[in-house]
Amino acid sequence: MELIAVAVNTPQHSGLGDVLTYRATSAAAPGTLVRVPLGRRETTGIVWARCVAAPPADQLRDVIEAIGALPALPASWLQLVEFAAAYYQRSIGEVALGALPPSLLGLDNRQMERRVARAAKGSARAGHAAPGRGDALAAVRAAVETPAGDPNDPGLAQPPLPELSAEQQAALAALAEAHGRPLLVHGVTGSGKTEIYLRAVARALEAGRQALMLVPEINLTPQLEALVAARFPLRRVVSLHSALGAAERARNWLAVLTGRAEIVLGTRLAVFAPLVRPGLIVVDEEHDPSFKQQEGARYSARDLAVYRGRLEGVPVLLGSATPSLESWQHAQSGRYALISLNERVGGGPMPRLRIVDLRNLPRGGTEREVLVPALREAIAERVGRREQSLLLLNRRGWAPVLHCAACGWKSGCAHCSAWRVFHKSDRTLRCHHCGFTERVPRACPDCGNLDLAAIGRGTERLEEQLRSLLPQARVARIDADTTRRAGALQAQLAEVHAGEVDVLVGTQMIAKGHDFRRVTLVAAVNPDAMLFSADFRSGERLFALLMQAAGRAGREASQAAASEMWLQTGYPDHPLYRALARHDYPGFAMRLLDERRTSGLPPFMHLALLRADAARAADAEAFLQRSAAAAAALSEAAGVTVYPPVPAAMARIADVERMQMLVESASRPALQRFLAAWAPALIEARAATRGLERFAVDVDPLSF
DNA sequence: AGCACGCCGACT
DNA sequence: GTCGGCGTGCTC
Repeated sequence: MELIAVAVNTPQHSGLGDVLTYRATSAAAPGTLVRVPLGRRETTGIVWARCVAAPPADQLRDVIEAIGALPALPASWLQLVEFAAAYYQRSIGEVALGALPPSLLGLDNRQMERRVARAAKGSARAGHAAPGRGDALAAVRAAVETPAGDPNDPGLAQPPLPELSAEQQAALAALAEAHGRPLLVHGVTGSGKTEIYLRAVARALEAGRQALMLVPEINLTPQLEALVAARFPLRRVVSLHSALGAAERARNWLAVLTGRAEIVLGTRLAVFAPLVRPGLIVVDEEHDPSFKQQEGARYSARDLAVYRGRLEGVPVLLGSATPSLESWQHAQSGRYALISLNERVGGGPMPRLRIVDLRNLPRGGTEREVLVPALREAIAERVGRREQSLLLLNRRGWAPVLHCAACGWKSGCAHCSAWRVFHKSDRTLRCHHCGFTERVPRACPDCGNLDLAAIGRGTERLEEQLRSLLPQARVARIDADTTRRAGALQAQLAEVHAGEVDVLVGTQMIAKGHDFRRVTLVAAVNPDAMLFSADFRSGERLFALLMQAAGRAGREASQAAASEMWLQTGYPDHPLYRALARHDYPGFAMRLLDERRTSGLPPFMHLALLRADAARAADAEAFLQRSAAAAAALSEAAGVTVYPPVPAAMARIADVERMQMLVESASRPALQRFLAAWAPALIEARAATRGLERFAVDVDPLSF
């Protein structure tokens, strides 16, 4: 009889130790899946590579069976999971089992055998190509199969590669010489970051290794997949993200673990891809907040990617036009290598920034005109020239709130501390936080006044106003409402690419990554809304969004010179806009870093949030108070500050009151030691607090 | 978190 | 008389 440690999916606060001990007839290698009894049920666990304090022998139960049909997960994968669990204060089992495709978790060994065999056969049938790659791949394969030159030339297995600029060559040299340091590639849209990624991927593949590429959003994977498939027509590319069907996700994951997949593309969950021969990790748009998981184990896929790179001894490439201040600071301090790409490949300049001072304009009626006359003219000119314009407004719906001038009623949500948004298309008031939807009332529900005013403007209204301002233009809108159906976004983007749209209105969804070739004007209609947000990262975010939006214009070098980015603002001299006009990210970042240093914020201070949810705010607060009292008694609390409980930025969502408590330390290890020592007290505080629905520790929160 | 057991209201 | 509401407690 052997004793083995098994990670099972129990939450941290269950009071169970992370890894449980079972008896087995024979030892199983760490990383092997096993079926084990747990209470009255049977569950899947993972054999863990360490001894734990075992309970008395009479409490131990036997492993039901080892899932030998699945190759054991690599030792470095176990280490990554163990680090993530410890760092983000979750149980090992939750992180480990949560990183596996759900459809593989219920299987016994026999069923797993069939799944593994089917996945292997499936990939053999598909040959080198992954299914569903689309036309780009077909075109390249056709080109490869009917080469124009010498068919025996092995070079024809690859399409011709673009020439590298001097800056790109320098970046690749820097990557080769990074010696274990992550390489931050800072470059504006069109500066050729992607080409650097592809060259680095090629190197990893030539060395017989797998490459992992992370992107912030599912929306961006098809585009990248087509690009990668076109570049590497003979390599097997798979994607991993939550929008895949259960079967495809499991098949792709198995392809990674069995080593058949050579290039793995995915969203944040792909940072846990079970690579068996890792050779490179790329994090594109590394500043993007989507890399931080916002529920369950609240991990940062970008930070884990950096950790994983060091763990596996594999180069890590972080890319962005507007790096996170965390990464930028690491680059300044020399912890990361840095390469800046200052030229757009093909030589086109970045679009010229035109800042429109709204203060000098007369107000039109009760509200300002939606677009200043000069901007309207500029768009009209482009419509005439068959060029496209892109209007960014980061707010969907028709109006963010309705207001009764007679009694002061506003369209609040009954379940959240938020306004309900007026959507004209279906005449509803919708809460964007809990989904609570009602038909828009004809009259004020409180006083019966028939004249309800719409305050502010969303994309729906902007679209409508544009149609009347520019009757000759074909106007389209892309936001979460128009792209709800599967494939709707791709279909709408295709219309834009086909030139069937003159003016595109949209939320930040349209600012990200899409390669619009005919856009020569981008306008931010109301960027000031984000300028004075309470969130300490709002400046950084706004700069990134505007920079990204600017990058949509003039991607065709021939049009670049005529391309413009317009900003309508009441604060034309704001340093953020001034820096943007100079395309000066480094200057802007230096300024923000100074502010962060003096105000004691990341990356100079390390934060964690203890969040608590309850039906009544008092219960959530009581839990936090108990936790604070326990923290005060800990010797590990030296060098750590615990602030009093406060309501969350969104204090109530779906009838749940949300409170939180900030913990900070100038030392990351000190914060980590404190959190680890604090964890048992949180479980006790939870047991002592009736009415508490849940709590969570959020390490390195994006906002508070 | 599951998944039990355990005691009180409206129905096959 | 049971079906089932979710409160409390346990899982190597």
